[in-house]
Amino acid sequence: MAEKITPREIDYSQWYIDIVLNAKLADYSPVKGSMVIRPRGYAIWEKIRDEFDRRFKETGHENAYFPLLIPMSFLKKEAEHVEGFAPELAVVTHGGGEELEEPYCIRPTSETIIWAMYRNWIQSWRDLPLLINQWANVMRWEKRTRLFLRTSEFLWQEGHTAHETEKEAREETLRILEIYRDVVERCLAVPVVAGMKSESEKFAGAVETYTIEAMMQDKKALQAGTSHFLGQNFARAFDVQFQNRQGQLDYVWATSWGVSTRLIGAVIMTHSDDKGLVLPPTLSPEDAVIIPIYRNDSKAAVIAYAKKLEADLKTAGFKVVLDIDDSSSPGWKFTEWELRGTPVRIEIGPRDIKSNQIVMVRRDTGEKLTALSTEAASKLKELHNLIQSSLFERAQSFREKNTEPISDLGGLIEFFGTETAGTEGAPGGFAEALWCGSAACEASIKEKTKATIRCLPLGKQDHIEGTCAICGDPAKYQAIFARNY
RNA sequence: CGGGACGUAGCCUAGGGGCUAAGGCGUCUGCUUUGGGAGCAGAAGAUCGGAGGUUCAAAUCCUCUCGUCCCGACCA
Repeated sequence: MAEKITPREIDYSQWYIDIVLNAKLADYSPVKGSMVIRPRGYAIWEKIRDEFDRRFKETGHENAYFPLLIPMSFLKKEAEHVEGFAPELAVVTHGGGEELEEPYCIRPTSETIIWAMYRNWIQSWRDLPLLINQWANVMRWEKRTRLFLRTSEFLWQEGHTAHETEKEAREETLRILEIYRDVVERCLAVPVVAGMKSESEKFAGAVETYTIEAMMQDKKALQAGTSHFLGQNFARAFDVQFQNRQGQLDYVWATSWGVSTRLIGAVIMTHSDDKGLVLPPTLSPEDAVIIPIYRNDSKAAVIAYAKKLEADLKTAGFKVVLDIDDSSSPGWKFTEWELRGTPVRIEIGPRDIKSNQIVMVRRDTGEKLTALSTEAASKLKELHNLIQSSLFERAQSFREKNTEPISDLGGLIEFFGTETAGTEGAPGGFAEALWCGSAACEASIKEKTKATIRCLPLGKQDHIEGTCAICGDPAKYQAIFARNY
């Protein structure tokens, strides 16, 4: 039997692709650089989406929808913004069989069209804050694509808020970052480092960009979400002024923030193993799969017992699948559901009926346990909690094991080595080092090690003492360096 | 966008000018099986990624093109 999944040690990239394709999360499409998100992948996205949506609404945000097409002239109003996105734009030049007077671009992000509308909607401080989110697709013409991690078209949410004061806008930026951190860690079980981006890594048009960064199993960093403090840049570009409480005209303060289907890639690369996908119970389309094991003489009894269990668990609120397909063997089913990432497998055979029990198997550890069938629901709940926390803890301890404080250039070069792929034995990880703040040092270390500053972690920027690990000048920041996706 | 590798049935691979393109896996039908990818019998499934060219003859040689992966550059 041919192995479906390339082991991580042999080829990490191929392993990732094998999982996405074989677990039927997504497929390549006839359109270059674009993928099809298949039902199983989309179900995971829906769970992620619903959790964020709930949290946004709890904090006063409303959903809306803005057009896919953006007049090119809008994009040009914010100089840095257009400069940042120009190379990745898809442009529509024809419509209705005729060349358009002004071309449209397909939104790479919606700041410009949203602020063109905000101009009409905001007159007074009483109109603020304006807290709008949209769930949408965006397009950035990518030269090198990877399923979920980077495709030309992707799904995301983008929040766009307008505020009276700088302080409020800054608070909003960090409030959202905290929601991102909390949902990604608790729901996706992916530990992240929250921090600020350096000048060269920040969003085009932002004053400051904040990020949550996760470490994948190959020790590379993945940006899992960003929240931007836009200052008054877009308000000035689109002339969005309001009358403040003192009766004076002022430009409004802005934020924008987003997470995308890339998060699915983060989940896959954080938890999965060489047998296939591993999903945290919160994201799995099904809570458990029941696999009956029988001979002809025991078939009827086993099926009846399994159906009873299925009904009990459904009544208890679980989504369970009874895999009753007669044409494949139990062993086949075990492997297949492991590949798909279902968190718990329940095996039921003639022996279990006799003792009125069930066998439960954890996807993450492979650990088997037996339980009385009457306690199936409570045991399943317990296992889910255990798997959820154990996935997070395992990922967190992996990150900690591969994070090192480093004080000088030689140390950084040694830490990152020359290898770029692999998992266990390969060098790399997160290097915690002091940085003077200069772009020249960033460029220099990138050239030498391919590592970049992923973020300046929040809460670690006070009382910086020491020298920049790269140039030796007095340091201003504590930074995390890593290779990244 | 540069360098490399690869496109032959749903998947993996053989064939590198010459008869009807070969095999394994999967799929379908039937029987038999079922506690970690089961067995037997039968069947279906390929304009060899696409276009053009060379040739009596092209999956095979040449040119172009599309796509995927890897390594760079660029970027979420």
